[in-house]
Amino acid sequence: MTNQEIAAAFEQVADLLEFQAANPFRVRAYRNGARKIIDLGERVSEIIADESRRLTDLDGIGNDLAEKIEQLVTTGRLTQLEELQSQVPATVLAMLRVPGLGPKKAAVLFKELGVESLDQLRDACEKQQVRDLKGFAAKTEEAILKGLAIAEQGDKRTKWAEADAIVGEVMEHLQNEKGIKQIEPAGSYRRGCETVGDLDFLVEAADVDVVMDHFGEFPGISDVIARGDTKMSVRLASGMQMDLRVVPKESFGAALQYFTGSKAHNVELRGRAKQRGLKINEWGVFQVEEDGTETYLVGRNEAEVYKAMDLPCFPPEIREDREEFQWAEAGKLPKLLERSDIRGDLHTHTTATDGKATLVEMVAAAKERGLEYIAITDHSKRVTMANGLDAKRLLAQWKEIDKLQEKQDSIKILKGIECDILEKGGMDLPDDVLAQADWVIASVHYGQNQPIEQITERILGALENPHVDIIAHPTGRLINRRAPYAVDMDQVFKAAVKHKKMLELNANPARLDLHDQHCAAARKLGIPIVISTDAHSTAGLDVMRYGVLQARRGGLTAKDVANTLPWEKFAKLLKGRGGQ
DNA sequence: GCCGTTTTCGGCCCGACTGTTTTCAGTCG
Repeated sequence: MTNQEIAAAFEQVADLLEFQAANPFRVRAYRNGARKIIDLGERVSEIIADESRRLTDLDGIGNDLAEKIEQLVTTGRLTQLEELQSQVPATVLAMLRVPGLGPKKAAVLFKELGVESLDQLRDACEKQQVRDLKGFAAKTEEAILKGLAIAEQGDKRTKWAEADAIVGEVMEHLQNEKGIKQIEPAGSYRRGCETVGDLDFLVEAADVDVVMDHFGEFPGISDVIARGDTKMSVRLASGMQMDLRVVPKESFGAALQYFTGSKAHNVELRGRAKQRGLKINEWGVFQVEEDGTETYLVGRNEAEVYKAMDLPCFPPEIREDREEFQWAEAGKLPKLLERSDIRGDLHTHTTATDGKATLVEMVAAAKERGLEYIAITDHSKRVTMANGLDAKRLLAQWKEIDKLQEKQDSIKILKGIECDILEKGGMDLPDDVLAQADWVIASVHYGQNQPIEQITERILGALENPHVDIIAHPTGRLINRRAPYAVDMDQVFKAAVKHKKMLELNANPARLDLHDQHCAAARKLGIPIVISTDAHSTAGLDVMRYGVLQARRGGLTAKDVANTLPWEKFAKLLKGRGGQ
């Protein structure tokens, strides 16, 4: 049983309890537990197996949850979940995806009308049975009918890079309104999450109505969901929701902090404030007197909000209530990686296989971007669709690289290969060829549906190969398109440590593989991460920024990322690891 | 369900907006 599976079970319990109108804090305890397990960085089964450790030592895991985790690990089942499922059909939870329908209203629909699915919900609305229920009326019924389409789309989250494009357009639009003094995008977009659910914009302006009118004129808006004194929500034709919040100057920082989140980070921060006799909300930080009177202290910018709590102004990417508060207390907040720290790109393709640009063009483009080194790593022959290289063509390419290198003095070109890990195990090119490479990437492209033992074994085999330097896109996932293949990452991490190998953070916005928590786990184990673009064109070299953002979310510093090293030091690192 | 230099019981972040109410519940972030 993996951590993900345990967390999923707890999330389901939380959903079902919520539906039954259980104590909201109890529901939160399950969601908290799920999150803590996901963030753990090691398998809970290892903690259980270790006599000297206890699950209850984990923050947010008490006796009850610990017992349930043990039941899941030992039996693969959770009695409590099975009981809940027998009381509430799983399909009713789909109703919670309808905007405006929460657990209370959904429960009424289930109990009073026997609605168990979205289809039955539509039916009940069309027959106008919903409007007669207590707490419902015609408007709610209409809103449900409208919201059904959104619910049927499922949980649609937009890749960060796509959200970034929309944010750019909205910012440009808003900047045309002269009454706006400050604008900041907030929410999960600002935290650099790999996918974004909706977009949040924070604005400082004197005249709220003017700003909201202008916001409403943004092309592509299909619906205004809500509009109040300070807050406006709209939906784009694509289905994506955008929220606008207008605040005065003295609240801008507090509102930015609040709107950036994450929710868990804010809950922790506000809980701490309360203990100190302070209150933090989107309007500012307030001193609360015994008689209940409140005095505004600060709120103009985020730094003074955090300073009021004796905390550093956390970079948005790590505001997840993972380790940031402990880091701050220990004075060990990491100085996160910056885009400008990156000196080399170690995964690129050319027209020799499926790239769009030639070797010469790729090297020129790398120089234009100020890179000190670039590895040319075309596919190996197994990747027939990409016209992968056999030994002969690869050696010919390396000769070409030698010739090109002679004409270069500002960039080092590494003779590399992205060598497939074959379905049956083993590398796609013979060792005597790999031995001649400057840089060998090992990748899984085929046999992604194999069972976890088999894929893990293949990757472990590659890590044992003395010529392999790194595993590319280690989980194979494509965001919103393909789940990661089944691989035991704990074993991969351990083998990487043992054989002194590196792991790739593939910066392609559709991959971002490793994900942030894997990066954090690798960091703790001291495994060097290499952020690579996997560029298949010259423009492909520009995706590095997405990889850097992901690395920051994992708490990585320049020291944790090998391609921040200048070329001489990187070369030494390679030699020190027994590579060529 | 978790947690504890105020507590082993009684707290648990906080506010905006809508639609249904006739003072507030539900939803959302």
